[in-house]
Amino acid sequence: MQTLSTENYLKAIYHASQSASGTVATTSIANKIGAKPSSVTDMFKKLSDQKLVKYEKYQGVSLTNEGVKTALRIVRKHRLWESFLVSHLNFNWDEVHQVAEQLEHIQSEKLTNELERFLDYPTHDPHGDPIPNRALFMKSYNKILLTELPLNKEGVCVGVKDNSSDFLRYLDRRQIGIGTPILVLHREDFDQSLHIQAGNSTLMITQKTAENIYIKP
Amino acid sequence: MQTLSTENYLKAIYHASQSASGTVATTSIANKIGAKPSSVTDMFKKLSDQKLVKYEKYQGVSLTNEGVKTALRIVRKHRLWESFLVSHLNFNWDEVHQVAEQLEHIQSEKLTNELERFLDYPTHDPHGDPIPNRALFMKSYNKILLTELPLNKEGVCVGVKDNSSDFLRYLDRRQIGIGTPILVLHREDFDQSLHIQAGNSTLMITQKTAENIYIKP
DNA sequence: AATATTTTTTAGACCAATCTAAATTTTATA
DNA sequence: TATAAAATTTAGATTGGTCTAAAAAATATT
Repeated sequence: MQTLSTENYLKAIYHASQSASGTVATTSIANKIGAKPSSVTDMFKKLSDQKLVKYEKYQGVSLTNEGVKTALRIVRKHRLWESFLVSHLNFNWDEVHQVAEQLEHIQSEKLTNELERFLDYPTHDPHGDPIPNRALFMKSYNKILLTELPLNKEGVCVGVKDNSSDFLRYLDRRQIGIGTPILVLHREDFDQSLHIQAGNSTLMITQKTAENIYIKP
Repeated sequence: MQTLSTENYLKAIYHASQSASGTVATTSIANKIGAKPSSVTDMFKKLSDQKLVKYEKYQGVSLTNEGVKTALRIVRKHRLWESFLVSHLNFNWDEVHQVAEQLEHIQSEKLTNELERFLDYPTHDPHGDPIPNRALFMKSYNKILLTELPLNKEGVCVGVKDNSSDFLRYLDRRQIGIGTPILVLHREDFDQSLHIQAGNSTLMITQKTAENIYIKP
């Protein structure tokens, strides 16, 4: 049985090891969690005692199989709740995170599985991230960054890399969301900005924006 | 901002002061919470510092106005979640309590209010207890105990006093639930047991059962 | 009313999770 | 490769919530 705190650490380690490969550094977790590195070291030891991470002094951590499972159970709940909030409780995709951070810790298998059934077994959350099923298996789209989409080849927005409210609201204002068809009309060599067609409207976006949007070609 | 623990104490004090009038004793809270009296005393002091209870050494506590409000906000969430679990997630009325105990601590006004809207502003939870509205106002039925229902006067089951799984499952087996019409056919002088008609079936129940069922005459 | 019992509080300790400050190890750089 | 800088760990303290054991107050009983 995990505590709130250990669950948060496991999730943070899981996400960190998704982006960077190899072991996860103390400071990177400290930043994510908002704690001092010394506290993180303490927690690494605890998780290591529980065999949820592999930890060697000064060498960072990596999740064990059991640690991955525990993390995925939390991710599963987080993404199911996010889906529920958007589909039934009028939340916008930029508002769900903070509440889902709380709901993901509720312990009840029946609750999780019934929620999944109620939502009709969704495979992706409102940000396009895949939802682990009951067996903790998930498959993500074969997706690329918008920066990598060739000129004049149609793609569909299937997710975002940056989940911050600021970015999501920015996309809302430009009417870009999950499912929006996108076509790159022109790529500016000078600053890598793009002229794109998103849905029915034509607009310009910066490189920074483009490298935070996932596309299924 | 309350902690999980202070919220549980406030709720326990609220419920205790509903049944007994006057102040609430240290031991009664200790029993409800499952903590030692000395811990309860400590917590009474903390809550008193926060002006959520009125506390005088050896005299027990009572909630302040602010304390009542805080408790009602938790009760509101608890009962809304119980309603949701039963109406949409296939939970039985004897299964909801443990999960609602966790969900009641989620902090998000928007979540609570949207859940209420989604459920179409229910006034009572699956056990017949009234749900405080957004303004924390609730009205309970004008209800009596089944022991007080006169012979051959029809009433409707509108709630239960004992919310334990054991009791609720017992009622399920006898097909008694919220809304079941009830008629007392005979009251046994010897042991106060009752012959009743519940819905379509006739059955015998003990005094102890009868004094845990609320009836609207 | 005096004494016994029960309830409540105090004092001191513990645990999980955190912190700061200092020490140590690793990594980068001159 | 020696040294400086950065990252990490250790040691010791703090906080919230809990505990046990002992003391104090309230209540019940003779």
